[in-house]
Parts: sequence; C-alpha cells; structure tokens
Amino acid sequence: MNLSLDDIQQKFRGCGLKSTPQRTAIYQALVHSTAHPTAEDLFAQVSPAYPMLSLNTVYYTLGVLRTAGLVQEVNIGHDRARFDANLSPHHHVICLGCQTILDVMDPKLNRLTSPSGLPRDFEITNYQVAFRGYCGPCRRSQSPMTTSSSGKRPVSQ
Amino acid sequence: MNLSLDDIQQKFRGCGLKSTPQRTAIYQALVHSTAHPTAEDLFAQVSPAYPMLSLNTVYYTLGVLRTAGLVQEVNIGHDRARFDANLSPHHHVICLGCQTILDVMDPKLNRLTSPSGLPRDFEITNYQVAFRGYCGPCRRSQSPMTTSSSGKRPVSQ
DNA sequence: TGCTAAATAGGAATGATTCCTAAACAGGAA
DNA sequence: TTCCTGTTTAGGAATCATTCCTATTTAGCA
Repeated sequence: MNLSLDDIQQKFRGCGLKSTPQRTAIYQALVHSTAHPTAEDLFAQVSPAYPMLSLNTVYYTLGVLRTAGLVQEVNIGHDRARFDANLSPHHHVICLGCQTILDVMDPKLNRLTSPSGLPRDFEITNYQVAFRGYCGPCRRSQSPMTTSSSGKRPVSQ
Repeated sequence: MNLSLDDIQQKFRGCGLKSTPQRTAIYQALVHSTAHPTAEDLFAQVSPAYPMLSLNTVYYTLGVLRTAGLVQEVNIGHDRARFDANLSPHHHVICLGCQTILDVMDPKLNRLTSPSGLPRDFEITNYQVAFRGYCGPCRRSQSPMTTSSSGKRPVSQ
C-alpha cells in the first residue's frame, strides 16, 4: 500500500482525528510495513525524524488509531502487542521460531460460517485464523535434538 | 473432563514429570475449568488448599506443563496469558465485552487446508480460529451510544 | 535409607504498558 | 488573521504480569 501524506491527512480527518506530524509519521511507518511491528519498533523507526518523540506518544497514537478502526492489533503470545494497518480481511501465519508474522489473504478463509455449538445470542463480528509453524530458515536451523528440556525454565510456545 | 488423582499422576509420569501435590492441584484445577483461567486465577483457586503456594510455582508449573504438551496457552490481547487443558483440536470464541473465552469444537473447522501464498518451505504445524464478537448479556448491556470516545485514553479492543 | 536433580517459595528484577501532568499545538470560531 | 479550546505530546512515575535468582525442600530412583 502506498499512501501520500495527503491521503493520510484525509483519512485522519474522516475519522475526526487531528493530523499531527508525529501521528502521520507513525501511521505511515505502519502502513508501509508488512512486519507487524511493535510500538517500540515504530518508535525506533520514526524517532530519527522526530528526536523528541516519546514512546508514550506511539502508544497513545496506536490506541487512537485502533479505536478509529485504522489499525488492528495482532497478538502472538501475550508478550507484546503488534500492529497491522492492513484492514482487508486476512489471516496470519506465525513462525514459532523467529516470531515472524506473515499475512495470508487466501479468500477461501474468508468464507467460514459461524461455528456450531454457540449460545444462540452470541453475535460474531469477525474471526481470524492463526496458522503456526516454522519457516524454512527456522526449520533448517533447528537441531534434531531441540526437544529435550535444558533444565531451565521452559520457553514460551 | 474428569481425571482422578491417579490419572494425573500417570500423565505426569508419562511425560517424565515429577508428581507433586502443588503441581497436581494446579493441573487438576485447570482440567476442571472451562474458563481458560490465568495463572492468577489458578493461584487463587488452589491457594486455599496450599497456603504456602507461590504464584511463582504456578507460573513455573504452567511452563512445565506447556512444554510437556499437557496444556496450551490461549491469548486474547497481549495482556495476560490464559491456559487451557483441553487438548482436543478446538477453536475459540471471544467476547469482546467480558473477555470470556468459549471453546468451539465444530469439526468443520478442523479441515482447513494450508493457505495459498505461503513460502514453499513454511511448515504449518497447527492452526486456530478465533471468533470475536459479543455474548448475549454484553450485547444487551451495551448502550447504543457507547461508540463515542469519552476523551480518555482508548480502551483495548 | 541416601542421593541428586527437580520443584518450591520468596524476594527482587524486568519490561511492556498505562497513568498523570504541564506545555505545545491543530483546527474551528470570531 | 488571531484567538480559544480541546486534543496531542513528552516526560517521568506507577503498575502489573512475568521472569530471574537462590536457598531450601522434596520426589523418585539406586
């Protein structure tokens, strides 16, 4: 996706959001990324151009954009929130090795029907499929004996 | 599911885990729950019977059980980890109002095929569908004007 | 019964996120 | 254009789930 500054400004106005340089830069960085960055990632990316930028502002901005429906939060594990400006219906593939998240836009995944066995008055608004596995590089670097616990605290998933 | 203490002890042995009263109690509490409790929930539930129990032990135990494949972590949002001892393939419905997680065992959801557009060497090991929406009580208690932002920091999803 | 590695408890540390507040600013009104 | 007001920003402190560290206890085997 390629959005000009004007496009972004219009988007913000359309949602009743003020358009500030920081906000624009943060949103733009997110739109141009496919890496599902964390707040800290975005902070690192935008900081050089705005040395006074506060991580706090990144969190606040992401919260505002999420509320406005311009970005969504993606989570793998409970560790830190990752964000995505891709609003078209899509799903995710997560590498359990390097924690990379890939977008999957297979249309057949968008035709799932409401599951059986739900309370009658439950209203589904959306759903997402999360595929987990290992990417090529992570598969190759995994030694065949990685399964034995090393005696330390077990690692998340 | 109803597991006797003997069943649990056998399960632990089968995974090469020591069987301790605390570990057994924590696992049993999880097996008997359908509420996808957090570590703190389990701590609160088991504490009365084991007043010396440490929350630390609950975390450690859940880590061990997860590594052994006896429990899985379920996440809604990035806030805190929730756990599930239901190992049969199933999916989740999450109420965005009260954060309740329901299990969904609709067999048609277990027949999804690997999505298109994936790098050829990516190996999917499993997947889960997360449906989001609002349960009956939450729908009814939502006033029609809840959408207007109150001027405070926006709330998570 | 003794040994040893694993498990436990407690306290301290970490780190992501949120809270609080004063100053700066965007955007509409005059 | 200038002024006003509510929003946004930055910075520091606070919160809270989770992990780390460590000494003590214990399960399970020899």
